[in-house]
Amino acid sequence: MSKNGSISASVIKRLPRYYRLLGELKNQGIDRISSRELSQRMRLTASQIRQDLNCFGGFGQQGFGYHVDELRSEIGKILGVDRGFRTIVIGAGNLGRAIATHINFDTRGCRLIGIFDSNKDLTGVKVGELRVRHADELEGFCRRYRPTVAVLCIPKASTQQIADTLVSMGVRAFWNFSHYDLSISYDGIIVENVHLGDSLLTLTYGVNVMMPADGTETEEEQ
Amino acid sequence: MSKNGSISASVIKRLPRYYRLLGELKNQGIDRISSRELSQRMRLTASQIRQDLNCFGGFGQQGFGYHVDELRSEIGKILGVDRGFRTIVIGAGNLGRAIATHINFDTRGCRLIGIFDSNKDLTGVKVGELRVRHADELEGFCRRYRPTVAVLCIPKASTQQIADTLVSMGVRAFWNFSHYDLSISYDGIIVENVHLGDSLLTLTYGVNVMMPADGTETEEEQ
DNA sequence: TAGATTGTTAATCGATTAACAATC
DNA sequence: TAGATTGTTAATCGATTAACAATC
Repeated sequence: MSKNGSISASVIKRLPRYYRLLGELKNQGIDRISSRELSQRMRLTASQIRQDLNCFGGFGQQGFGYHVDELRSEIGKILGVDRGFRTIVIGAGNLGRAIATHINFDTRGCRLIGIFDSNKDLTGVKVGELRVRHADELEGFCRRYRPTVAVLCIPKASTQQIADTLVSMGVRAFWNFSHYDLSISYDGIIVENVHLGDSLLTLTYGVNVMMPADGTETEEEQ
Repeated sequence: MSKNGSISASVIKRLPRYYRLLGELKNQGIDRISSRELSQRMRLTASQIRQDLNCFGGFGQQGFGYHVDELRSEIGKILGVDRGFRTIVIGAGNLGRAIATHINFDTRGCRLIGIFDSNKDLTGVKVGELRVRHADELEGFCRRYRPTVAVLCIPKASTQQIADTLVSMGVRAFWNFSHYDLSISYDGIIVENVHLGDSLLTLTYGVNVMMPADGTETEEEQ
């Protein structure tokens, strides 16, 4: 059923949004939806939705549309929401702790099993269900528990070196929050860069265009 | 010099990366670079880089390349890195506090002037240089200080309502971390959605494809 | 001047949209 | 059966890449 092989990145990036919306529809007790209704809620074209879904197989029914729950679970299967990949967080600073506690890993195919920091003051501090381990324990831990996914919340200077170590310990995927473009380095390894600083600058660009700074600085004085 | 008007989103999303790399080159004392060298460092084509830059004007010099510092500062101007837009954070939970302290707003065109939460236990708690204010103060604060940008670190249920209020108080741009697609609602208002959950699912998809869950569950047992 | 590299136009590639026959 | 809506092919649109004349 799956004409897989390689689906374009544009399609894949839309899957989580479909999955999210279908979850909401399910909660609202809606159990049937057409590509046209879906397209209106998502601000996409019905054509695009049908194209996207047909990359993976025919989930719909002519003359009827899609079963919300069935479609949701199919997309969930494609994404791997039930895989429970063993996941560790590297860096227990503000961001690392926030990600570890704020993100629901369990519903997104990952299971958090450890959080590490090189700062001894943080060792033993509780973060959600876990306690921070010292970075010295990292290699032993990996040998024992074989994490698949690592979340990098560390300064850019150490990112490459830590990533190299983790790859050699069997980590296959990085969710990278450091200001460093990891994608450049490996293939066969999955990298998802989250550049929050770049995201903010994109916003700033938009505001800058909308409110040009022409001489009269009434808007930006304190 | 600027053939502005409307630059495509694909180009704009690359600008922060150019800016970031040029900053690194500058720190390394490199003051001249060709589109070809740049393309190698960024894993883009030289053609694309020249196309991108020429959306905004001819920053280069034939036979020579680009002056690193000059190009960096031109891109900085385009992005608005010096605008210092007054910015508030809504929600002082794990994520709000981490964003407020972890992101360098000043170098990205924004100036953090307030952080708010509806939980009274958090009122007065120090977050970086600021103290958390109670949500009740929000309207008075906006009337007085007229923030331009709001960072939303609140649950999705309240996002739409808070955003509506803020728009009516003059906020023109949202950096939205809640699990809610704000883009749908206004025009003339800039929205940058950061869906961390979607980002993680994209990663999970990649791992799921690379390590299929075929019967023999050796990889995912505990 | 000769060599290098840009700015820019033209060609290619991929993604989105439109159209419609298949079918529930 | 008639109506609705999919799956899929074809047309369009936009973004990326290649090529090269302009020029420092």
